[in-house]
Amino acid sequence: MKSPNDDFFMQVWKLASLIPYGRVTSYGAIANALGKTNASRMVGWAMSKSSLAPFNVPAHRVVNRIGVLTGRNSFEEPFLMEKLLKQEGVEVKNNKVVKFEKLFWNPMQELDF
DNA sequence: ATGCTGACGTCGC
DNA sequence: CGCGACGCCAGCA
Repeated sequence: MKSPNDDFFMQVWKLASLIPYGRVTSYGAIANALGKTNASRMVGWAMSKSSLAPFNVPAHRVVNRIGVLTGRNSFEEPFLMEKLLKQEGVEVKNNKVVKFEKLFWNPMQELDF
């Protein structure tokens, strides 16, 4: 039987919630951290359900590998994602995170890889 | 029960 | 170099 705490979503949510302030990560990175290198789609999909998470999930800090706010369309307000990022000091240009490389946060780091 | 879709990523042509 | 197709897992029609 599948425990809610053992769900694939939960793992994504937990990892996503570990993203520090003013920092961003990619779906692929999370998927990789979970052992599903090519399952990046599942990560984003889990993000869509992040609202169902028992805790706050900064889904706005999760972007694709290029740093583009692909999921902004799924937000209640498309501009909310960009807004929140800018609010955290993250430069967003044309729906893309500026210097995404520098702001990129590696989940593996928290996993003590 | 089967098939399509989905907040992506990588490889191939 | 640019575009296309496949793979991943799970939910939903």
